[in-house]
Amino acid sequence: MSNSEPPERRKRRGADNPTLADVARESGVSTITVSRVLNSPDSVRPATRERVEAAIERVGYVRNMLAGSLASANSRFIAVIVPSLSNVVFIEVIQGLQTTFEKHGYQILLGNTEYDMRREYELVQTFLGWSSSALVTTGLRHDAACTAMLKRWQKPVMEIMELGQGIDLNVGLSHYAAGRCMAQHLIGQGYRRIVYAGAQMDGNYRARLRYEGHRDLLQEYGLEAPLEEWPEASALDIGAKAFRHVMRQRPGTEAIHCADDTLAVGAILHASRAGVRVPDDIAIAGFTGLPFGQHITPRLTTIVSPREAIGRIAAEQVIARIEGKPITQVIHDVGFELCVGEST
Amino acid sequence: MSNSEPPERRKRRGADNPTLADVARESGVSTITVSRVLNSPDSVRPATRERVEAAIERVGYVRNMLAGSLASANSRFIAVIVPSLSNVVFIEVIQGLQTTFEKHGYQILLGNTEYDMRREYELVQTFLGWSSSALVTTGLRHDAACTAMLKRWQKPVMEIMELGQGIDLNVGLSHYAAGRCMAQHLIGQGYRRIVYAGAQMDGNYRARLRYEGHRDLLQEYGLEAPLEEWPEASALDIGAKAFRHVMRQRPGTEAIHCADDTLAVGAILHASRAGVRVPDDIAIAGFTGLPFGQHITPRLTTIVSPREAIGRIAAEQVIARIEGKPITQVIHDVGFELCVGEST
DNA sequence: GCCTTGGATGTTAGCGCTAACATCTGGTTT
DNA sequence: AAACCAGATGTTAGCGCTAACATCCAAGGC
Repeated sequence: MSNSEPPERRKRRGADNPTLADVARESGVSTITVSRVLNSPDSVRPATRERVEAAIERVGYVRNMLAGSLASANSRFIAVIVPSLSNVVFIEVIQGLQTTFEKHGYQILLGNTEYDMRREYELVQTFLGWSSSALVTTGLRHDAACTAMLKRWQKPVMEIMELGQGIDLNVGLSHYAAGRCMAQHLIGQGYRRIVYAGAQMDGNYRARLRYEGHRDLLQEYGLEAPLEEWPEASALDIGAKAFRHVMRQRPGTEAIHCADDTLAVGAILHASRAGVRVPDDIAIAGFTGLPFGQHITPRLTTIVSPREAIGRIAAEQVIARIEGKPITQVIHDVGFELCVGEST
Repeated sequence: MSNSEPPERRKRRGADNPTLADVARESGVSTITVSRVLNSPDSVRPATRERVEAAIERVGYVRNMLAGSLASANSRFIAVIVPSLSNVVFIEVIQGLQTTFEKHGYQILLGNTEYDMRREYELVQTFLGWSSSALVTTGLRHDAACTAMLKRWQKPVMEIMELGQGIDLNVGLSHYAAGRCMAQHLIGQGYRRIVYAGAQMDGNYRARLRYEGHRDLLQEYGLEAPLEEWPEASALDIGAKAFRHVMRQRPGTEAIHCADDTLAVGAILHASRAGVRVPDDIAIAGFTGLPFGQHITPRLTTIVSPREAIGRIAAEQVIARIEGKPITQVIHDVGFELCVGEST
């Protein structure tokens, strides 16, 4: 025993899982070849590939995405920031995004701002820290520092829902035009005393844009455009509450233009319970075109926005940009459609 | 110029962002001290901490989460796997999870299986590859290889929605008991010819468990328990379709026990359109207790499951386990509540 | 005065992978 | 036959951070 032991090496291996090196040893190739089998199989001879794949199976290799992403400074993460998860609209947009991104092997990192721009900025910082491949966020308005940070960022930034020139890419619709369109419809139907009802409108400025479209059109007809707003998040309850409030505080109102379908459906359901006839006693309109608006009686008049399409198109654009394909247009107007039901 | 240039070093820095080393240089400390300011601020002297924080601000440092996670073999990611995003139930569970995890600085990685166990296994592999700190998945049934992999995994695994002994932790409710409970209620109301209607029931075996509870109870009363199922995902349309189908194909049916509230509401809304009185002509019951069931006329009789609570409790348990706190119970029964409306 | 102690900070060596460059192989070209 | 070439595979040096161990220093004990 004259030979001294080599000094004890400190160990740190995480879960002691098999690594690329284990697979390489097992299949008699170098680690980079295994890496290639995983990332660009076509660049490896089929015979080698099969050998490596067998070894992967044999040793039960699970690739460490963190290490790969760190080494390549690219994570196949897509940061997605929405203002709310209680609102079905964003769920549907997320579905459109998720389906498309997943097909291309990207994983969504979901963040919820609760309509708070400081929170959005924090999320952006975190998500950039994950070396996300791109970032999708809602709306064109952000904290100034946040906008600056994203402009400096070298990767695709997609702003959705609202329409206009933003940081980079954009897919959305004009909420101002949508509000105007519904106001035009209501006036066309002969209504003159129209109340706009919204929830959580300080944060949700897209609802406010719709209101502005509504208000401007009414003004062109020399009409007033009273606004009733509630601080809570939109919900059927709030719609019912808004309905009761308008009936009591603003007798003679002929129509309620609700900021979204949830409020509108809440109002209609409550009206039918209260024995108020829609639209004979009062008309009610919504925005967004959720399925259940078309299942209630009377069917809701609303403006249909293509929510899944927004997600899908946004994801396609982002992927095209990531893959270096030429982007023909930076701003995509997905439009909207007036859907006249029986409630107006 | 006699000294030869040092050989050109190859560069690879990702986005050339400031790193910990830059902050360290700027503030005159070592990198590990900066790391400590970020990860365990209390272990650094306040004066040093402030100096480092100022430097972070000055150089515009954004931490690289990938590098940190790789080095510590721990990512602060929580993998969350749900079978569907079209179903509001899972959205609400996700909200409960998200709120709680976010509070503790964890980021959710969301995966959607579309009720496909192979897909679930793929997602599990990917998510383990991200060195997730824990994994939350839906139900107690998985692909055998998937279960085996999770059992070998050293980190917390939480199975939610369904109740029972699983891989590790569990928060849920007994769907069998819920189905039985509603069947008991319907029988108590005097209904005897009861049809169970479900959507997508091959994949959604929790709906099937509810059916089994329903069927077993009916059998105890010597009654048949016909099942009508649709392959599509649950939606108001499908509820309407189920209603029409039962009215036409099974005249004399006294009650429809729907697998979920969406179907039930779809059925009720369609009934009222078709001039069929609920519950006088036919009773309709649901499951889960979504808000809109309580806004329609007649109000829906349903079983309320505490969806956000499932998410919240699951997250709390997982965090406790991660932080090494003792877990007093591995299985949590959140229970359910029969909510009798006017539809039965 | 010298030793002990514990909190603050520093040094070193990876974590597991991939970019960039290097080499090798077996044809094909002239 | 030498030169050339392209496709397959290998070597090396990090990516940016943190675990583990090492060191330093001021306060306290005897």
